[in-house]
Amino acid sequence: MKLPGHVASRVVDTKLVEERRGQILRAAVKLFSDKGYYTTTISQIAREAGVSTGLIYQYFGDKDDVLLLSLKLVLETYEKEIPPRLEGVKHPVERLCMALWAYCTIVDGLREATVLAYRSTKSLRADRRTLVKQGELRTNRLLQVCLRECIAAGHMRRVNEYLLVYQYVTFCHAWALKHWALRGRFSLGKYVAEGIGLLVEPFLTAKGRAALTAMRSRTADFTRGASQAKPARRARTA
Amino acid sequence: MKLPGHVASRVVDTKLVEERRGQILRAAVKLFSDKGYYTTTISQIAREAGVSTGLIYQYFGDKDDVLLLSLKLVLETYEKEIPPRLEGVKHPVERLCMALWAYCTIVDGLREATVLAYRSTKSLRADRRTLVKQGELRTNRLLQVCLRECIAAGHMRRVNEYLLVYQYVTFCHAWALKHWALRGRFSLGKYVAEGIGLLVEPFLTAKGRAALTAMRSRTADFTRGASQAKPARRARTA
Amino acid sequence: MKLPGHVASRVVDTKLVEERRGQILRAAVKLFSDKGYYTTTISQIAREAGVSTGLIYQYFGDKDDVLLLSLKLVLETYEKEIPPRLEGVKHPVERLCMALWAYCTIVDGLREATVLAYRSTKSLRADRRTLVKQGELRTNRLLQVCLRECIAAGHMRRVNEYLLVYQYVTFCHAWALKHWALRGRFSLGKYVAEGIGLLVEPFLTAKGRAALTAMRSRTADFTRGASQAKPARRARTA
Amino acid sequence: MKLPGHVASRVVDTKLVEERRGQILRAAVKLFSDKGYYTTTISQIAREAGVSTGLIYQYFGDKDDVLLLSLKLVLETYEKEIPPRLEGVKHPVERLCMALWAYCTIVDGLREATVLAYRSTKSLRADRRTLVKQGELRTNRLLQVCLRECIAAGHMRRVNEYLLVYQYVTFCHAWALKHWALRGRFSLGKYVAEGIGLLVEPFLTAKGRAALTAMRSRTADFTRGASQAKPARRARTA
DNA sequence: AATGAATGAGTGTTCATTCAT
DNA sequence: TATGAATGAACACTCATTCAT
Repeated sequence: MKLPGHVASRVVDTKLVEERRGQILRAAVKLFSDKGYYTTTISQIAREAGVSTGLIYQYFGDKDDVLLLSLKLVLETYEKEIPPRLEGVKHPVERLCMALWAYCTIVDGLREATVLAYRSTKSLRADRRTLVKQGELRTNRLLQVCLRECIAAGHMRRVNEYLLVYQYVTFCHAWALKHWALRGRFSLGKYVAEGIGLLVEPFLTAKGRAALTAMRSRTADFTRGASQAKPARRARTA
Repeated sequence: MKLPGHVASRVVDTKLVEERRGQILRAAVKLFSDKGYYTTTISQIAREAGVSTGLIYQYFGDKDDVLLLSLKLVLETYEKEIPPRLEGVKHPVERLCMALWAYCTIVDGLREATVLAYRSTKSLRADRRTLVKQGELRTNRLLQVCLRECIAAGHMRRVNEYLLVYQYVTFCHAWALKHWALRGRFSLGKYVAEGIGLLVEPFLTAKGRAALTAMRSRTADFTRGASQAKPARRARTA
Repeated sequence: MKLPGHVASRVVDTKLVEERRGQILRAAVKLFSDKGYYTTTISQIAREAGVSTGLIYQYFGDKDDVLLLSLKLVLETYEKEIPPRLEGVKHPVERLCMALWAYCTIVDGLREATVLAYRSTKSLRADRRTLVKQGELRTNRLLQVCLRECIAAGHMRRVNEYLLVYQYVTFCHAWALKHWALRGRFSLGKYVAEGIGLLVEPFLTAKGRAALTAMRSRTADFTRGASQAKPARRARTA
Repeated sequence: MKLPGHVASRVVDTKLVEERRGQILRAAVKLFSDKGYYTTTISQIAREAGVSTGLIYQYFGDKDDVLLLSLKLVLETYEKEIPPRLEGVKHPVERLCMALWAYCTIVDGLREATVLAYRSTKSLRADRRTLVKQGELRTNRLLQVCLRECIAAGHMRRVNEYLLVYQYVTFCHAWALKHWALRGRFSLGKYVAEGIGLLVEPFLTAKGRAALTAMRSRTADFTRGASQAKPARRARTA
């Protein structure tokens, strides 16, 4: 039974498959991000990746496969890069804020690729869109856990968790999607700081608010909205 | 001087141009929404509109023109349908809530078309993207005015107006963009009611909160989140 | 029976047919000459002639008809404009030289149209090409008669009449066909004068030579090749 | 720097490019000659050449490129085939006559293609027409050299060299352009013989005339105009 | 008689995909 | 395994021609 997410390769050597696919997908993500799925040709991807067109068909069934794995690559980047950024952060409120900051940072590095996910998911064959959506849900869950812990620990009052998480998600994505409008008004740090002011702070209990204040007086720029420093562009997609 | 937004027609009769373009654009919006810009062919649009392929080129310079005017049509729907829905509503808080409700309602009727705007704006020639963005900004301003009046009248505390407006916008758009995830959890009314709880209520002053409470006890379902009724699908695009 | 050269008109009023066809053909000759038959569209001709596209089909069966009559118009110009230029010229040698001069003058005024005849005769339906060729032959005959009279009167020795006439014809046409190469070297007068030196003079008898000398000492610039004066461009095609 | 005459190929293997282009151009010359540039479709060329339409675009940028190289191919045939025919011919008068004969022979083999050059040069983009004209000039120069040697060696009196060369050229081309009129009257040999009588003999000095007489009594049919034999049709275009 | 909107067959061109080497 | 030449279906766009008004 062929699973919708499975992409067959004519090549058997697993190590090689891994490597070649990575090489091709990095090229694909770059080009798809710049010019979109339909205006990027297989031979452009081949040229960018430094391989022949034929080779791409040894590692992917068709162009749709390349898109699917490209989108997966992007989503996995989200999923994999947030947790390490939370390591060592203990306080639930701090963890939530850090998660937002991490997510936005990653989006900032993958701005074009994030836009790509919005543009091109629908270009996938229907059964595969689900896979991409599931990837998004997994990332959402990272935020949801942070939020839930805040509530559980009494730092935040009861809210519509699910919807607030979606506000967080769209807030982070908006940095890419509406970058043309936001760039002029906010640095990334300022954007996140103000976002926390609107989407976290109002729901904190006295206890939670104290934690936020402490955090602000202590550390990261993004919580105070003072930062003008831009984090390094272009987190690698793999 | 050829403006980037100008689309020339070979036909001069203004009345006819209006009519034919409408006919063709309705077909185009439908197909672009369903299948995307690149997978929709001119001859499909022609068939859907009940005209010949040649005729499309009497009213549009090329396929890009059809997309531009399709997107403009969608954006103008937003811009034109919100204000009438606010008529007669006096209280600033009520106006803000009504604006959100109206915007979401319209998005709901144009769900696919809203997704289209996200997917396909980048498919436009660069100079024309700006036009679409300007259209979006004009709609944003409708919300901004409502928000500002709440603050000015002391119903809401001072907030980062610009960013909060963007939260409102992404909240409304999310109903279309994330419909696959939200549909199972919320009716549209419930969605808006909960959204007001997260994005309006926390910023209200005591005075403002009183107004919201009054409104809730009095009128529209959406403020209480009780509604399961779905509004009629497919608001006409023109 | 439909003759190959017959072009039907939906309009009966003979006077009007004459006028409208003239109007349209003048536009057609101009555009065909400039841009060639295939790259000129019916609607361009209509615009140039100041009529609607539909009207053209009231006076011509199809585009091929327009070309046929355009070419006929050009050929008839040759045929009709040479004889008046010979009026009053008595001496056979003088008549021959004058015919060459006249022909070249006309070609000069219809340079583009002459090229058109070479380019586009083959674009006509096969049976109609003959008509154009016959038109050319009739013009040739004008030269042939002049040449024959020179010989008959003992001004020229016996030559291959038919071939020499063709040299005359290609000489005149070359002024249009090779204008890009000749223009830099010769004025039209000089061109004709030198041409007479190569294609007439060598075949003259002593008697004929005397006539030529007399003519040169007496009159037209073109016989001496001194003229730099260009005759007025663009003899009207009708 | 992109030269106007340069035609890019997507394929790199020089040998293959040579071969495929030849294959395609032979088909193109044939079809263009028969039916003209605009009425020949790329897919007809592909079919005639036994390849797919797509392949043509691997070796030519667009249809205009195919025409350019077709015309170049024809002109190069002139340029390359005349010199070998003069090899071993010593006497200037004999060389001149042989050059005319050779040129006419080649034209006879490429009759349709010669007409093509007249019809279609103007269909090229303006900057490329020049290339074709330069090719023609190079061929003219071959004749010019022969003529000049006759004069230099005292076999011919001083004449307007440039113009006489053009008479030679149009004489040769006329065999193709006016074949419909000449065919009935002349064999190719007779045509050339008579042409020599009109365009060479009159300008010869006594010395030159002697050489011509000697040549006539000795060798090739074309000098005496007796030949009815037609040379083999269709000299290969490459 | 005159208009010009409407038609749709036909063209040049692109590009995902295959396959011989 | 890797190449890149070859394929051909598909598409945007044009324009001669028709016809209702």
